Amino acid sequence: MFHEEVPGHFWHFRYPVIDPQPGEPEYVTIATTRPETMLGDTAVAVHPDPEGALERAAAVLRDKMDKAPARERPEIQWQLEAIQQRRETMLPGLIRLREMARVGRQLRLPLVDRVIPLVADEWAKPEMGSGCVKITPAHDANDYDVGLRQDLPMINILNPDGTLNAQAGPYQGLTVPEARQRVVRDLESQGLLVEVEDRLIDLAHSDRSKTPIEPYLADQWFLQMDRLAESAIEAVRDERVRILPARYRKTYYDWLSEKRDWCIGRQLWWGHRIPVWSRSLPREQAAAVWEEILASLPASSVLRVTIDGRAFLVDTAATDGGTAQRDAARAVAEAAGTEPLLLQVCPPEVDEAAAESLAQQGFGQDSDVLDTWFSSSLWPHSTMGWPEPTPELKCFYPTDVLITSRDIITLWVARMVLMGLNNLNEVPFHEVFIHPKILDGYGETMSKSKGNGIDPLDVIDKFGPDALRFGMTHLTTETQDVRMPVQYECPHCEALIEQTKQNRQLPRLRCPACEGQFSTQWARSDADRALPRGAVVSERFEVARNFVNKLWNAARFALLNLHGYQAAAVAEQQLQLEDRWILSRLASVTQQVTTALENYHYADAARSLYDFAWDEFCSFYVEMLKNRLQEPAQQPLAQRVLAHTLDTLLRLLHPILPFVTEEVWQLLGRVAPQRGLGEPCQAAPRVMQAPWPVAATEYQDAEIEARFAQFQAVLGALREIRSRQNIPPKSPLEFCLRCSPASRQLLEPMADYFASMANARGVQWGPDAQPPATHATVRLNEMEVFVDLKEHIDWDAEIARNEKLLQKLDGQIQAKQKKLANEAFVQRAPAQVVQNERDGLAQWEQQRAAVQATLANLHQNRDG
RNA sequence: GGGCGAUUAGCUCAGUUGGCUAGAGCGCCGCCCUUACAAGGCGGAAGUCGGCGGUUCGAGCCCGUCAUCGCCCA
Repeated sequence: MFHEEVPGHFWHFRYPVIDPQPGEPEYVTIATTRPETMLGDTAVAVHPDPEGALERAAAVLRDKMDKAPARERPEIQWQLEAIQQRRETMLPGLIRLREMARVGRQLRLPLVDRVIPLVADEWAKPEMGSGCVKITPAHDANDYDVGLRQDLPMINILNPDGTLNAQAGPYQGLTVPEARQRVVRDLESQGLLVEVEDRLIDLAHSDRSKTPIEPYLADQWFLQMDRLAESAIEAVRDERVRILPARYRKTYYDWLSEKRDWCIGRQLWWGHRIPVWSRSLPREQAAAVWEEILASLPASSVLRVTIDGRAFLVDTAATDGGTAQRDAARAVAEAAGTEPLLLQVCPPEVDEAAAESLAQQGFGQDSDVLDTWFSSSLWPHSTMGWPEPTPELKCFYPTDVLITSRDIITLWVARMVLMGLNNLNEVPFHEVFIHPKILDGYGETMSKSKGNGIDPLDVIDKFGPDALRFGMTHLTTETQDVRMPVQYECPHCEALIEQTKQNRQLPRLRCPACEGQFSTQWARSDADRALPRGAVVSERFEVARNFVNKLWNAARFALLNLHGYQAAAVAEQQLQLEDRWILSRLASVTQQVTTALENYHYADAARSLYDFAWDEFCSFYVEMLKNRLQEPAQQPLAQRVLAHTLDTLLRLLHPILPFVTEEVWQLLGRVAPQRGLGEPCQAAPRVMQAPWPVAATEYQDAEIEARFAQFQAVLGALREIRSRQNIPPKSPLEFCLRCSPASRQLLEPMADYFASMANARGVQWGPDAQPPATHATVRLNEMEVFVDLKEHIDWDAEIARNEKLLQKLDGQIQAKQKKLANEAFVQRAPAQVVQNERDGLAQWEQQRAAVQATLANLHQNRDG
C-alpha cells in the first residue's frame, strides 16, 4: 500500500428533511469526495455539542499559535478567524440540527429513496464544511465506528469485484467511477448538487494494482491478541529474547502493547487456506439434526454456531458434554425466527479425510487464506516438523539468533515469538540482531517491484561470491543505513551506466559508450527480450573484489616460498623484530575480530582484517620476508612464522571470505600440513572445520610495536623525499639519520630493509650524524632523516615544501600557545592533558626552529 | 501527527568513556609494467564534521532548536 495525492473533487449535496417543522431547514448539506458512497448512507451526523466543539478547536489553534514559528502564524490566525465566523453564522443552524437529531427527525436519501436518521455524533466536525457528515458504515472506517455507536444499519453497496451490487438499486452493475459520474449527474438534475470544489485527495493505493483502495465491510477472521501479546512482551522484558541493538526493543513493545487483534484473513488466491468449514442450517431442521451433526464432525473439532448474532463455541472433545455444549444445544432447541443458523467448524487436523467428511455434510471451506505473516510466524517450528515431536525440533528449537532488518520486527519477529510461546511454550530464538539496510544511491529501499537495487547474482558473476559477502559485511555498520549507488553493466562493452529514477523502469537501455542496446528486468516484448540483458551491479563491491585479489596474490607468494618447509617449534629467541611485530599484531587482531563478531559488529571485524591483511601483513611483513626467504639459514624460521600467520589469518577471514580462504587453506595444507608456533599440529582438512583462533597474547608487545613504528616512519620519510624530489625508483639514495643511540641500535640493523623497500642506503646513524651539504630532510618526532641529493636537488620544490610546513607549524603552535595561555584550561583540565599539550608545543617549536634552519640553508645554497 | 535513526572529503563510510594536527576506500593529481599483486606499488591534494544556540577549561562526540532525508506506526 502507498499513499498518493491525486486531484479530485469535493462535492456538496443536499438531503431533504422529512416533514420539517416550522423554523427547521428543508435540507441538510453534506460534502463528500466519493459521491457514489451515498448509496450506502444510513445516517447523517451532526455534533452533539457544536458550541463546545468549536471552542475546543479554537483552543487547540491558540495553543498551536503560541508554539508556532512566525511564518506559520498567519495561517493559524486565518483558521481562528474562520472558526469565529462560523460561531456567528453557522452555530445557530447546527444547534437546531442537533435538536432535530434529538427528536428523531429523518432525512430522505435521494436516488435510492431511503429514510435515514439525523444523528448526533462527535465524528461530525462543526469546524469543517457544513458541519454535517454523511455516514456510510460499510465503506469508511470512521463511519463504521459511528455505525456501531449509533446502532445504524450497515449497507455494503459493492461486489467483491468492485462493481455496485443490488443495494445500489439502479446503479447496480456499474463500476465505481461510472457510478460516481451517474450519481453526480442525477443529483444535479434533481437540484441537489450545491457546489463542486477541486481538491487534492490523499488516497491509499494498492501497491500491486496501483488503484485506489475502496473500504469494504466484510467478515474477517481475527486472532485475539491480548494474552499472546503479553507473553511475547514478557519474553523480551525478562531477556529470554534479547533484541540488539537494544533501542529496537521499544518498537517491539510499542506494537505489542496495543494488543490489537490481528486480522489473519486475506482475500488472495495463494497461501494457506483458513482451516474453517462452514454451512448454514435452516431453523426448522436445527433441533432435529443438531446431535447428529455434532457426532459426525471430525474428532476434537471446534464448532462455532451463530444464532441471531449470538455465537456459541463448542469443543466437541469435551467428553462430559460441557456447559458450553449444553448452552449451545439449548439455544439451538429454542431458536425461533427465520434466519438460518451458521455453523463453522475448525477440525484439529486438515487432512483429506476430514475435508471429505465435512464436504459430505454440506460444509465448504472458507475461501480466505491466512495472512502471510501468520504462516511465516510458524516458520521457526513448522519447518522442523511441528506439531510432530521430531528430532530436528528437539535439536534446533529454540535456536540462537535471528538476524534481520528492523522493518521486520513487528511483522515477523514479534509474531514468531508469540506463536512459539503459544505452540511450544518456548521462545524460538534467544537473540535478535537488527542490522542496517542497504539502500540505493537515492536513499530508497531496494525493491524488485520498484526496479531499483542490485541483483546479487549479477554481483557474484562480476565480482565473485566472496566479494559480495565481504562487501556487504564491510558496509553494514551498526546504525547507519548504507547507500549503494547502482549501475547497469553494458553487456557489449562492460561500461557502467548509473541507475537513475528515470531509467530504472525502462525495458531497454542504450549504452552511451558503445551505443549498444540491452534489456532490463522489465523487458516483456519479444524485441526487448531478444536483446542481451544488462547486469545490475554496484561499484561498491570493487573494494571487496580488490581485497580478495590481494589476499590471493599474497597467499600465492607465500605458497611459492614455502618450498622445503619443515615443521618445528619456533624458538622464541630466534625471532626477528618483524616476526615479533607481526605476531603481536596478529594476537591483537584476533582479539578484536573475536570481540567484534561476538557483539555482531561485523563491519568492525571486516575492517580490522582488511587493514591488517593489507597494510601490515602484505605491505610490511611479506615484503620484509623477501630477503630472509632467500637466505638458507634464515629461511626455516621465516617459513614457520609465515605459515602460522597465514593460517590464522585464513581462519579469521573464513566467515567473511569462505571460498578463497578454503581454497588457500587446501593449498597451504599441501606444503605445510603441520603448523603452529609451539609443537606443530596437523591442520584441519578444511578451514571451515578448523577451530577458531585463540589470541596468542604472550606475543603482544607494545614496545615492539612502538619500535616498529619508528622503522615505518623513517621508511615513509625516505619514500616521501624520493617522491617530492622526483627521484626515479631505480636511482639509489643515500641518507643519514640523526637520532638517539637507542634508535640507532634499533634501526641500523634494519639497513637491508631500507635498501629493499626504499632503495636507500644509510651512511650515517646516531646523534652525531652530519647531513651532507645538499640534502632534503624530513623531521620525525625525535629523529631527522637527511637524504643526500648531490646535484639532483630541486631547490624550489624543497623551499616551497618547507615554507608550507613552516606555515602549518606556526598555526599549530599558535593554537597550542593560546590553549596553554588559558588559565582555566591549565587549572581545570587533568594534569596529564596539560602536560601533553606542553610536550607537544615544545616539540613543535623545536621542529619549527629546525625547519627555519633548513630554509636558511636552502636559500643560501640555491642563491650561492 | 507519534516513534526510531541519519546528516563528517567529489562519492560511500569509520571516528570507542568529550582531550591529537578529524581517518579509510573509491575518484582526482604525480611517479612507477620493481620476478605475489596495474583489481597493484609509492607519494600528494582535498573537510567551517547540515544550520543556529547552549553546557564545558575543551564539542565531530553532550543538551536544545531548526532544516533535510530514511524507516515504522497512525
